[in-house]
Amino acid sequence: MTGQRRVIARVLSDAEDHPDVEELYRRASALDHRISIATVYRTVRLLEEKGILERRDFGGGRARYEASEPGHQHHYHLIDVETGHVVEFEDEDHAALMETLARRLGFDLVSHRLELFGRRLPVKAGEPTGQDG
Amino acid sequence: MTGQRRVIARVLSDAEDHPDVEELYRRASALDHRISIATVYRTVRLLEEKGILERRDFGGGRARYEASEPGHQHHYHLIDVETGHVVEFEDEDHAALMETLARRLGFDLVSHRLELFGRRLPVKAGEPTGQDG
DNA sequence: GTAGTTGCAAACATTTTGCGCCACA
DNA sequence: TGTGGCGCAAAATGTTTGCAACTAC
Repeated sequence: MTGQRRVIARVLSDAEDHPDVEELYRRASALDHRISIATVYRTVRLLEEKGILERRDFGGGRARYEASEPGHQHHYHLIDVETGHVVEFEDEDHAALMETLARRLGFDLVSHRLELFGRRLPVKAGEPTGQDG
Repeated sequence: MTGQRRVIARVLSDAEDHPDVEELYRRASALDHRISIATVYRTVRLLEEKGILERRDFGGGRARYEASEPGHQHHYHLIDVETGHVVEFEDEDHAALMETLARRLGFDLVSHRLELFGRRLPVKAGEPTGQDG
């Protein structure tokens, strides 16, 4: 484990959002300017292969990353079509539903993805929002 | 409307699968070899903007296309992780469920996408499969 | 005749890779 | 001191675009 990887791993574990590679590169560079974008690409690939990191595709042509959750915990994403902000949400039953669905089609479910695209509704004062970028 | 567009539109409306641009180019070229890949790209973009065609992203880095369905008809996709084949399926209740979910999060649902990735289970003789490429 | 479309090749954006050098164990 | 990781720049991949020639109407 080299200095660069340590920095990138740090940036990733600190991230509470879903940065793309360029953003990771920006954040890592701020901590250690000797890091190259090739190393960021290599590191995220490595971490993805090890299951530490998950690659997401929310459209826009670039991959975005977030730390894997332990166990089989599942969460989904709602993307605000106006701002690009991402809201995470859970749905305990959904994964089981999808497994049933796949089986009915003659498949063993390996993974699935569900993304909602929406427009924010007016919020009553005091309600939580929980958005990120 | 030029000859090239006619050919590409023909290929698209004949397609029962989810071809990518290269595959569309291959099929169109077979009908008229004077067609360039740039024209295929330009035509699919045009048709997508007009709502005639829908762009899909099943992973693998290339966009895939299918004809839009009239109305608000919805269908989903299950991708065979071993072959890349795509199975379409419907779920009448799912869209309504997603709308409720979005609303609970404070959003008005604009669109959503659901994709399953699975591995084919052994099939009993005589069962239908309904796959495509 | 002219506005819109095409083919070509170059440009672009993102990601991967070859290579020689350097850092860490 | 050797193995693996690094930076750099070039390559690969998928897509878009500038431009001059051409085509449909």
